[in-house]
Amino acid sequence: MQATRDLLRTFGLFKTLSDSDLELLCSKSFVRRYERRAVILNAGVSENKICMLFEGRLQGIDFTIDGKEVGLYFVEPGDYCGELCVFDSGLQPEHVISLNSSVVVIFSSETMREVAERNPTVMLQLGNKLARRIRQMNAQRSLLSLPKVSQRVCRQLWLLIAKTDAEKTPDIENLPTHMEIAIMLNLSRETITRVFQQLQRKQIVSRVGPNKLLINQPEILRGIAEGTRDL
Amino acid sequence: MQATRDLLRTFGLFKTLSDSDLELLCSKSFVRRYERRAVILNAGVSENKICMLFEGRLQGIDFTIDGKEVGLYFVEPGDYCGELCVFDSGLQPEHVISLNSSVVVIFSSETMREVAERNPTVMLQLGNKLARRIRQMNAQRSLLSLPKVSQRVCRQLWLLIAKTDAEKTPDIENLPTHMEIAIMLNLSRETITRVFQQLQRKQIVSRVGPNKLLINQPEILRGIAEGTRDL
DNA sequence: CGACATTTGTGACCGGAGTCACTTGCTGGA
DNA sequence: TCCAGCAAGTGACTCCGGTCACAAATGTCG
Repeated sequence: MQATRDLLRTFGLFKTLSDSDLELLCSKSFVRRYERRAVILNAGVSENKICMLFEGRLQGIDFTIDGKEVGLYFVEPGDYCGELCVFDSGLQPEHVISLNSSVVVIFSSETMREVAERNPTVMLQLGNKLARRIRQMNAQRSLLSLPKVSQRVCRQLWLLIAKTDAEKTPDIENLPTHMEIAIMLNLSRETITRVFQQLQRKQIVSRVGPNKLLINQPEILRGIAEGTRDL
Repeated sequence: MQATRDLLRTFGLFKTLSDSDLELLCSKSFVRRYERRAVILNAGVSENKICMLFEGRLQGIDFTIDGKEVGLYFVEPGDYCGELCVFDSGLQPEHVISLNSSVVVIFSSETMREVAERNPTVMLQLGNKLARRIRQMNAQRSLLSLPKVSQRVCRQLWLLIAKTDAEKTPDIENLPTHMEIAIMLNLSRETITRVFQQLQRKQIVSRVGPNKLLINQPEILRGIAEGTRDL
């Protein structure tokens, strides 16, 4: 199934495109629904795909030499992955999987390159995406060096909070599982559970439904994340 | 002091440039010698500089919120840093310092952008550099998840070995200090020293002079790095 | 609605790496 | 050549997070 123009316009990357370019993208697109735990992109192969996420949440995953899962990043709706291969036509460096049922719009790297060559703003945005990704990886790297486990967990939660209306109680929709968070932070699943227990016991956060975390006291969560207060 | 054409031609990024572009780059370049521990680029400011390393070794460094040093990458001769700002004109994300006396050729981002706009191969190579950097950060991230300290250290050493003639005994020139390696791996300086002691005691590696490490048994070092053998 | 799978939660135990306080060795500058 | 500063080396101790083996809770599918 192909994407519609309205669907494509929800992506920031395509906002400035002409109708003819959008039409081309529609005609060469694939819309796919992936079940939870499905593999969107495989590491180590020439995937040559760019995947725009419409709905759900994805996770970029690598493996150590001894087969241990390493979480690299999450992909939020509106964002995309697979952009490295547009530039260097290289192998896909990491696996990308769906953390829950997700709707993804897929293009080949050739298609994206063709549109980018005609639209410098798209090329620039793709380059900026690589730059953003490096900045995000720097931030994640710094997070990994925090000595206190509770601080690391709270900071990761802080980074997962949706950017919404300032008056609304912040929350995290599509909360990843404890295991999915653990591999981001080089911690064990049990350690994440213990921090969550403390946060919930103190009513700093609370679970609402299966995948939603309400941040009752965002200023306290942020304080712990920044190391200015203890859990 | 400005760079000469011969100096600039030693950089792979400039190999394909016309004489006139090289001449322009020469005229807008600065060659600087930095003493050990000097700051080449400051984080958090709009540096708008690209720095090509001719001699020495640099390290990209970030800080956690609580002021702890985090090592991100090393820069080898022939390589460069500061390339993010060419794309997104953003703030420089990390500090770059010289680990020992280093000679650096500096250009403004504008100059580099101007030359890149005229030379698609330069623009492509800069984009590829971002892609390479992401791949390198993935590898470093994976390294951080290795459970065994000795494996992490050996793998870092393995990555630092110069790519040379296969017959020659491999070595590491410009070996970073124990502290400089420790901040790359989230380990304490004492822990690095202990692994080095074991490696030297078993004659797997040996120090030659102040900054050189000879890899006497590369197949054993690699085995430890890959987790197929113990230290 | 029940069975099964997955996720969360819990407690006990242990070991390895950090920390601290030093000592020793090396390098560079006066 | 000497001395100060920096880097490497060492030993003892502590504690925190991983591991393991479970139980409980939740979610999904037939």
